[in-house]
Amino acid sequence: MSEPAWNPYDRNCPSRGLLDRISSRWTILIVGVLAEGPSRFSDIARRVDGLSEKMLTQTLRQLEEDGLVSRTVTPSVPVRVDYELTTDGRTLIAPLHALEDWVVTHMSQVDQARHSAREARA
Amino acid sequence: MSEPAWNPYDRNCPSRGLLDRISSRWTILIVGVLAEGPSRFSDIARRVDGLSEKMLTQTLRQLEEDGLVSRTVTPSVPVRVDYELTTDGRTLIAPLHALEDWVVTHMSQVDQARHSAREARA
DNA sequence: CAGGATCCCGCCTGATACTG
DNA sequence: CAGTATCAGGCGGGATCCTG
Repeated sequence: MSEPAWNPYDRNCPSRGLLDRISSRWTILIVGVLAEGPSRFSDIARRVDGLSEKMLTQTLRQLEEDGLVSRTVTPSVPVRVDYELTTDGRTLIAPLHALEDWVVTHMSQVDQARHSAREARA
Repeated sequence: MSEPAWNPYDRNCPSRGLLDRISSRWTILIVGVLAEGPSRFSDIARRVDGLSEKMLTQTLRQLEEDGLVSRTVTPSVPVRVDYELTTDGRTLIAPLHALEDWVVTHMSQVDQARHSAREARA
């Protein structure tokens, strides 16, 4: 019994959908926050600029469903909910951080390339 | 003169947009194809299942504008166009392949987690 | 072969309002 | 505090048809 040959280049392979999920804008940034430790709902919302409550909830639910994030409710008043990367979820930190890192180290280069492209078109 | 502090967690930072671009479904898969060498338009379309001509064109234009892909036209009949990763573009191979790799190595785990989640809801 | 032009629909987004 | 519900709006993206 070998593993199925997961192949995101095939549009019907489930791995295509998983690739979409983990490479989504909000997943990358939320995992980036959780990489530094467990966080509360509103903490994440505060640190990821422009993230609506709706998308935060939705993204967290997906990550939870996929076993990448755990959700802990502390029954106090008001309720406290903590989110934390699972063991599996932590394996996402490196590849996703690499993406963030690439962006910040290449932004200036890309910016220049864009200006050059505009000049060439003029 | 230090570099601007690019920060994708800020919704107004240009790096947010760049992160969106390079982490898009089609960018990841197209760069995955180009990582193996220069390819023609229709070769890429053939290898990335479900990729429409429209999105292929659009994604290639973005990559070109950002200086990550070069476009070479050979004026024959019919025309031949080759796309190739630039030196900058090649720095994308590692991080994006890491994403692909994560997906294929964790798909089975995630699949199980999804089944467990469904059971828990039942 | 390598696209450009159009149409159109679904999802993300962004407010707002409400609850335990 | 941590959500859920709903609704209007925009645009990303797919399908289709056409062209140098």
